[in-house]
Formats: sequence, structure tokens, C-alpha cells
Amino acid sequence: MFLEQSGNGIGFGEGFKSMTINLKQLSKLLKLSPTTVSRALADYPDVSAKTRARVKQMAIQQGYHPNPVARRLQKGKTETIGIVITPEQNYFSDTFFIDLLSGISNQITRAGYELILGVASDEEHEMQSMRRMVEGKRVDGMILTLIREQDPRVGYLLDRDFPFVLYGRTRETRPYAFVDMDGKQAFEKACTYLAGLGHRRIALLNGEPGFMFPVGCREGYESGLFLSGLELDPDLIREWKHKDPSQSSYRWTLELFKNDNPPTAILFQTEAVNGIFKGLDELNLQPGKDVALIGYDDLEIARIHSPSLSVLRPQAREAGQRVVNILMEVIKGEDPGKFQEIHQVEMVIRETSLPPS
Amino acid sequence: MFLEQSGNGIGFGEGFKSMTINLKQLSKLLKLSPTTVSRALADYPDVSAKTRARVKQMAIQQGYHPNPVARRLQKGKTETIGIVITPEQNYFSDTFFIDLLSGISNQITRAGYELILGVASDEEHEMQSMRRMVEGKRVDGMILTLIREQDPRVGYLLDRDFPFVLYGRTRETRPYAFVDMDGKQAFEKACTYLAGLGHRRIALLNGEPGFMFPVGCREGYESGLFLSGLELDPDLIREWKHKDPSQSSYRWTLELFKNDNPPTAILFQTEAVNGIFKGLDELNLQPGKDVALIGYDDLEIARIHSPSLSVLRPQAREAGQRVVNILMEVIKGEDPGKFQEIHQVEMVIRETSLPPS
DNA sequence: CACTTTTCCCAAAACGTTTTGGAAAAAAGA
DNA sequence: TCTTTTTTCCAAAACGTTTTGGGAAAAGTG
Repeated sequence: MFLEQSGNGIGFGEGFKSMTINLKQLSKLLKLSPTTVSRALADYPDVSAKTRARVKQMAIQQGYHPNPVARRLQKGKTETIGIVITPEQNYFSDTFFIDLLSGISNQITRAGYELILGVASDEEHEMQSMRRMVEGKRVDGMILTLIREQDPRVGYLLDRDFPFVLYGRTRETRPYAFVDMDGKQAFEKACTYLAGLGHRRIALLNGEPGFMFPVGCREGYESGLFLSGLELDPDLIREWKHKDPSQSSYRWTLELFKNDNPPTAILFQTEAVNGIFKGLDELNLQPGKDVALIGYDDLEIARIHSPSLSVLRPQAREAGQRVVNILMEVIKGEDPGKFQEIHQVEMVIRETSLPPS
Repeated sequence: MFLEQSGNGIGFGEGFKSMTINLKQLSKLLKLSPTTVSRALADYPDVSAKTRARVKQMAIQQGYHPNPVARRLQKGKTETIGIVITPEQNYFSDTFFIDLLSGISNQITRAGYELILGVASDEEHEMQSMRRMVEGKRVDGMILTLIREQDPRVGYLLDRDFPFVLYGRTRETRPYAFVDMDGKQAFEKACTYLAGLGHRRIALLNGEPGFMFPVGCREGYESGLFLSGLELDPDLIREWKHKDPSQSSYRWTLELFKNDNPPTAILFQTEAVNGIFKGLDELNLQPGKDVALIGYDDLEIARIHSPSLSVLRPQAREAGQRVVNILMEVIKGEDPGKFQEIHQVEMVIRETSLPPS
């Protein structure tokens, strides 16, 4: 009889923090047990339709929301997904990553989960941030992006059987779940397209070695050359750095055209486009006219620049949603090996992919 | 005696999920009560130095981390901060927002808190996402960015006395905590600098009306003109849109030079620089040579472009850290009105701020 | 030695849910 | 009417911490 004074009494609101009502108070208001109220709200069949309706109405009238912390404790789940970004790696290239994040976030919210974000300054902090989430029991699952060829994060998570999904792939023999863009097919498509226009000297300004994505790009590039009956010339392949994509791609662009037999087309990640434009400008070469260009990722600059840039366009938002749906399955206990998706990438032809002059 | 079988017995690990040990198990291992172990780890003075050491050693040896969900329930706090971003508004302009986020995240982690991220597609979802966090008791405090002149979020949070800090300011009479960049002073500085070089026709390509930041920019611009003894010409002020900064700023750039007496310098937010470059290019005007340019925000493009762009450089990372520190105080119950900070913005002179030709 | 103080530890309660294992009441079947 | 079944509800336990309010032993004090 005197244990009941926990929390604020019902009519005694002191105008305090949003006067939050809890299950016990709500059940007292309804003259029902907390059990019944909880089950009514969760649509259990063992509560009559009439009381269920009464409970739900009162719940919204009182603005009741079950305390997620308490629910998580009881359920033994955090209802939380973790993701770590490393801006150092220049991830936030305009819309691409945001689209991915947007898809992820929406789907997570729909599932009633939370997305917690870690921002790491480098590779080491990236691992550290993830370990804090995993070992600190702060998340039920992890989403990994910007995957490296040898990625210690993947081994770490596999070792402790912790649920995760990669956006991308890595070199790892044990089965794991991933959603990846078909970079290989995309670059192959772009390469054969350019070859089909008559280009014979097609360069690849690829992403930083060590990461997995450029591997596929290169495979697609080589395969595209092969399919078009063109020779692979190592002099036409260069790699820029994540730390400053523009600066490094600028230098490599100049380098490419020191060639006796310079390229008439360049394939690259759009992230590096500013450096390329700058380099071409310095060489008095007109993008699109003197050199055909196709970039991977449809960033804003690609659309706004004149001439507008032909691009390969991954559907990052959809991929983000898939990542979450898959992660939910893995958390439920499904075999991660079952979820390995490779998404097609469409090519958008704009003004920088003309035949050689 | 038979209640103890909760969870997995100590030596009985089935290789299951990272074999997480809890307080009860740890205390049994140490032959101490959970109370003492908990207090030892929290450095309470009422546990002897010897046992404290013993406890701590065993804790790290066993890889014990207190379950944050349980702690949150007991403490009545979520130990979580919320933030909502709206990519629609093109927030992720390169490094600026990431720097802010990086400062925020680091400081939050340092405090042992979590950062949960909402991604909203528009203004309405922005509010919705925030309400879910607040009313769903998912966070202890909110961080708000991209503030509007009339911002319903602020009123909402003030009404229910919920802790929050703005990055930016709004029109609101009740006291609230904020960290803002001194956009006014920055634009005044840039404007007087250009006037000092001899420019007499200085244009302002400002951010979208409705948001608070452009208000300060304009004030600074007008004040700078006044201090330099220049007339304000409404024809030299234009506003671009968040939805597509490049396109709109491109059009306004063309517009500005239809003037009988066109500008010799432009002040703007660097976000809009691509549109400006495109417009100038089309008009056969050389940036920096024919038209002086100073942008707000030191984005990568500003450094890479040639000529390199003179900019106003806000210290976003430091601001992010301050936002979090302040929010922690507000959560503790400090008066938000005490925390109103306006940070100085430095000017970086590069190649686009020469005297008029 | 008897008393007070200090040191060190702990049992129990509490945080707000969900789940378990009934039990009473109502309906159906004999 | 007496069982049996179905419907509808609930008390108590559990999730893993931290906090409260002591209490026993050890150390000082006279």
C-alpha cells in the first residue's frame, strides 16, 4: 500500500520533464494489471477486443510510450545497430554515402531500431570504435563500409560470431553477409562502351589500393579491354589517394598525358573528378571533347558541370535498405552466408562520352 | 541456492556470442557481493584499495563490461544524444559538416555517451524523427543544426523543457543554449577587405532565406559596405537554394552580370562555388582575375581549384566539441541561457581576392 | 577494558518492461 | 447440474545494473 509512491503520482505532475507516464501508472488508470496492459498493446490474443481497444485509446490519450531501455533489458536486445565512418577516407563525397546512410537509417527506424554512429579519425580508431560498440554490448549488429582487401574488422566480428553486414566485400574464406555494387560489371560496361565508340587508349584512374572496391573496378576495366580486343597498357593505370583525391588525381592526370601515346578516354571514380578537370585544363584539353570521361558515382558535380559528366550510377539508397533487412535476418540467427548480394549499376550517358576526335 | 542458474554457468560457455560475463558472475568469481564489485569498479571510497585492485584486475581479465542497458535503466538516463540530419538540404558539403560531426562524436564518446542519428527527407520528417527520439525516451538531449529563422523544433523542445543545444541561432525570446559561428563578423571582415582592395561593386550570393545563417551573412555584408562607405545595391544581392546550390547559384551569377554596372567581387557560401565558376566561365570571366571571390567554408574544392579560393574558415570541429560539452551541462540541469557562444571565423586569403583590374 | 569511530562489506530495493505459469470466470458440452 | 473447455486476466519472476541503509569487524580513544 505504501510502495506505490514510486515515480510521480498521477495527478501530481510538477510540470517536470514532459510528464512521462509509465506502464504501472497507465495500468492503474485503467484498473488493469501491467501484464494485461502490456499484452494488450502488443496485440496478444489473450486479451479481449474490448479491453484492448480501451487500453490503446488510453495509451495514446496519455501519450504513453514504453520505455525502450526497460524493454531492451528485458528482451536482452539493444535494438540498436552500429556504424563507424572515417571522414579521413573522404567518405562523404556528396550524395553517394548520404544516400546509403539514408536508406540504412530509414529501414532501421522502420524496424523500431536505433542507429548509433561512430566517427573515427583513422583505421585504428575505426577498430576501436567498433570494439566499444561490440564489447560494450551497445549494439545488436554492425554495418561496415569502405572495406579493405584485408579487413581486420571482418575477422574480428566473425571470430566472435557477432552479426554484421558489409557494404562491399573483402578477402575472407568464411561465409559472411554482404551487399555490394557490381563495380566489375560497371567498369566493364563503361570500358566496352568507350571502345565501341572507337577509343583505343582508355585509361583507368582507380581508387586507392588496399581497398576492395578498386579491385573490382580494375577487373572490369581489364575485362572490358579484353572483350573489345584491346591491349592492357600498365602505363594507363594510375591510383589516387583517399586523403586528397583531387590533388593526387590531378597529378596522375598530368602524368597520364606525358605518355607518347596518351589516352583518349579515362575511367575513374567521380570523387576524383576535380583533379582530373584541373589537370585537363592545365593541358588545354577539353573534357568530353578531347578526352572522354566516365565516372563512377553520380555526384552533384557530375550533373552541374558543363559538359555534364557521363557516370555509372549505383543505387545507394536501395542498397542501404537491403543491408539493414539482411542484418535483421542475421540478428535473428539466419545463416549470413545466405545473404550475398551484388547489385547492378546503371550507366548514365551524358556529354563526356563521345567518340574520339 | 537454486536461483543461481540464471544465465550460463561460469565454466559452461558454449562458445556462444562473445561469452559475455555479467556482474553477478564476476562477483561470484571474486567471492564478493555484486554491490562491492560494482562500487569497486566505480571507485567508491568505501572499498579497500586491495579489493578494488583485485576486482579491477579480474574485470579486465574476464573482459567484463557493465551492461549499458541495465545501467541506463537504473540510472534513469539513456546516456544518448540525438541528432537529425536532412540531406535534402544538402548539408554534407564536403568537410564542413563532417568536421562538426566529428567534434560532436568524439566528445560524446569521451563522456561515455552514444550518438544516435536520424536521417530525414524533409522538414516534416525532421520534426517527426526528433519527436520519436524525445517522446520515445530514446535520448537525454538533442543537437540541432541548420536552424531556421522560425524553427518549430526549438519551441517544441523549450515547451517540454527538454535539454538541447543549437548549432546556430533562431528567433526565440526564451533563453536557450547555442553555439554559433559569427557569420556577421566574418562577412563584414571579408567585405571590408575587398573594399580595402578597391572593390566598389561587391555582390552577395547568399544562402536560402528562411534559414538563420544567411541573416547574419547579410548583416555582416551590409555592415561591411557601410564601414567602407559603400552604397547598398539590392541588385547585387541574390539567394540560392539548398535543393541544388550549384544550379541556382549558376543562374544567379549570370543574372548578376546582366547589370549595367556589374560586380567586381562576390561573397558567397562555398557550397555554391561550382555554380559560380560555371557562370563565370560562361561569361568568359576569370575567377580571381576579373572577379574577386571569397567563400564561406573551406571545402576541398576551395583548396584544389586554380586559382585557389580565398575563404572564411569556421572551426567546425571545435564548435562540435563545445556543443556537446554545453549539452552535458544542460542535461545536468544548468540554465541553458548561460551557454550562448559565438565563435570567431578566420579569413584565409588565397588567390581569388585580388584588387579589381 | 569499554567505548567510539572508522573501515570495509553486503542484502535488498529499485529502475520499467516482458514473459511465465497459472487461476478465475464464462461458455460449452454432458 | 456437473464437467470440460475456452476466454480473459493477473501475480511474480526476470533482465543487470546502481543505490540505500545498514552492520560487522578493525582500529582508535579514554
